[in-house]
Amino acid sequence: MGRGKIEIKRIENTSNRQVTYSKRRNGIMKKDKEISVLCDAQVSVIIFASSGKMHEFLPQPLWDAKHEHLDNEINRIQKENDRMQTELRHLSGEDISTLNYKELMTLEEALENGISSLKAKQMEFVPMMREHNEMLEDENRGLQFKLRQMHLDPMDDHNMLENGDVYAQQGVGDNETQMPFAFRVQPMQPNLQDHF
Amino acid sequence: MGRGKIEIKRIENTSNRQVTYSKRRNGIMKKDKEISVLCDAQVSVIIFASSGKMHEFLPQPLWDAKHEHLDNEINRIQKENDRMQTELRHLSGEDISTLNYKELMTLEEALENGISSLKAKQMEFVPMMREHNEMLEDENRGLQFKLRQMHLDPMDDHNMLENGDVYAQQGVGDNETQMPFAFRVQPMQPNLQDHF
DNA sequence: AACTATTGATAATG
DNA sequence: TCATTATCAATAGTT
Repeated sequence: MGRGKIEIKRIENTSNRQVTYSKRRNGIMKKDKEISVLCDAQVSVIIFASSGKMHEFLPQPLWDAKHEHLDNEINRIQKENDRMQTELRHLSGEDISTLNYKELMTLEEALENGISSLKAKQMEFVPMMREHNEMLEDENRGLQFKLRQMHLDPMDDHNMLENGDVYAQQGVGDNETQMPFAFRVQPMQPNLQDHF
Repeated sequence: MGRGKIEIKRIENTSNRQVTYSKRRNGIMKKDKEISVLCDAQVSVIIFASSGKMHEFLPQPLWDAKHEHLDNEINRIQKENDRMQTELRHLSGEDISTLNYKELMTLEEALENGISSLKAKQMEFVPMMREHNEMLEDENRGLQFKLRQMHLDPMDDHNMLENGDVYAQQGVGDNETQMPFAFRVQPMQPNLQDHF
């Protein structure tokens, strides 16, 4: 029944299959309603698409409490979902063209509150950062000390003679970078990044 | 689709109703089979005839699948729901104690983005505000002019003698206030508050 | 049930 | 995706 006859076998073209599914599903639903009216019958249909999506035609009398409850639940949650999605988009500055000035003011207030709460929270990290800084400074001092030792070490005389000038120059204001790999200290707080 | 069009309402003639029921039931069954083959779908039907007899029955596995589907749907939406609720609370500065520094940075970025988008949007209202301001200034000038007229009114001579100096001083450097009352502007956007 | 004139559904197309 | 339409399928009324 269409521009051409089709064989009843799986439609391989995905797009065609989906279109046909949608059309025929509507057709089935319509016929279900019709027979239920014409012949005073109760019809209940459930169709699962291959996508996993479900469609159904169920007359009221066949609805049991569970179905109704579940459907209501889904509707309720979905509405809340949509509302929050909108709110989130607004908070990230999307779709705010539809808002009037008053709503924009409310939005601004919310964002400012969020920012200030955030700043307050960030303040809690200041002591930790200071501690971290102090640790780094300690490490620097240790590294500088080892560097001095190296320059005084007879075993490294040759090396020192070759590169001594360079080290001397760079050392000014930047002496912590002149550390042989073997002497590098291990991080004192390996898990720092977890909190930081 | 037949020799004549029929209205979709209960067929009162019992014999006709039963015949039609039988024919259409077969038609529905055929279409159910076709869509399941063509579109790789699962279809389940229950039809109760008006006699109360159940001619088709819905396989239990599909009922279970339906329930499972609904449950999965609810879980999916609920999870999304919870995620957004958390995000919204974080954006409003609540419950951010559990966040680590990196997450706080991300949050801050989101809020800042929101703010800047918002500010850009608010800029669109600037022309309207300016217009509103100009309207108010015009109105003020009109009012001040009327006030002057009152002081020149013979009926108000006594009053004027008492307060004249004060008004004379205000006039200096404010000569734009000499607007006849008749020129006073009416509010140009009576519904301004709707957008404002 | 079978038949068939019609209406209805829909496959292909735009 | 949405509307149109040529074509095929379902079926209402008849035999």
